[in-house]
Amino acid sequence: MSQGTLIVVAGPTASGKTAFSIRMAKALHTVIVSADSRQFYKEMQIGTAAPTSDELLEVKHYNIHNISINDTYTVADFEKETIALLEQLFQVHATVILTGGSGLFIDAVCQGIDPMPDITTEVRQKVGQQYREGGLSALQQAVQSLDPEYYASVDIQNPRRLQRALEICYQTGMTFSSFRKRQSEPRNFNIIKLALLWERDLLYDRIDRRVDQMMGQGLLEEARRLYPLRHLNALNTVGYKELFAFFDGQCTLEEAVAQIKLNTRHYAKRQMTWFRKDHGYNWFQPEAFEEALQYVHSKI
RNA sequence: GGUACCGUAGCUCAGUUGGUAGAGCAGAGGACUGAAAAUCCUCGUGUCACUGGUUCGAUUCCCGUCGGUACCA
Repeated sequence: MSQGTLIVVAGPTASGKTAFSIRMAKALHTVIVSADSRQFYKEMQIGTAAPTSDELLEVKHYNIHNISINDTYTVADFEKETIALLEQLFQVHATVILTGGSGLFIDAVCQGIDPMPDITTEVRQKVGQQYREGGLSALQQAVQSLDPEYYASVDIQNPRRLQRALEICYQTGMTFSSFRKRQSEPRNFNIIKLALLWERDLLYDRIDRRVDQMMGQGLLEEARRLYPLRHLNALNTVGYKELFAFFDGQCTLEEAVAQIKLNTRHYAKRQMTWFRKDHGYNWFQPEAFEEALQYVHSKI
């Protein structure tokens, strides 16, 4: 079994992960695996700031534009496929780069995710209906009686968390807690974690500029093409949902663009919260590439 | 020039029948194992435009000043 090294390049949106990773991949003569929860959708290109076709030619990328927004694709699928992929890549590369802004997806690759049964559409719909009819309190009561252990620790204001727990309860007749082992899956590769560090104001400026760039590249047209599919989960995404609101007449185009910038900043903030709490990350200024490379070499 | 209304948190505004004030947004911090670019939680002291008056006490009432808006000339 190969004992390769996975180099994680994380950071908030618009922090320059793509360029940084390409440089790193070239220096190490290897490839890039994306850990981004939107860039794998082939229908969404401009709004997800996926690598450009030129960039894709520079370095071989995986997990980019390989899924359709019509597919249901979860973190668990992502973890399974990416681990299998890494297995292959480490046959030929001593190091592989994992780049992305989705903390949950990165963690799934690095630590694994507890195996859980699939949820049928019937169960999913049942839970959805329960929420629609009974509201948050109905979910809270159900979780409290079906899985008191989870109820005691979960954020009971968060309908998503409660719904997920109920889905598992209904699907299996067992508690959600009983599946949540939260044990790290041993991986047969080493992991080095890097994150890109920006001063908040500068990052926000970059976000604003990048949104303008996206509009210049035809984000409006891309969104208009996808508008008929707007109810798909994959399209509940910054850069698209705001333009859908404009198409619906809920705001002006100018307001929609401003909202994209704002929501992107909020997203970046949440990403930083996620990465900050993981003390395994080593933070580097984007211009400190050589320093980062040196650090990587010292760890391999 | 006259009249009316407005001037309160970074922004939009609410409010105090006189006892020094609070929402939304922004911003900050946080949570988060199959919808995660999703979803959710926490955090609000500011010369209540300025000056003087009435009052035990004024951001609140009154006079004036300045700024804004509207209408009339």
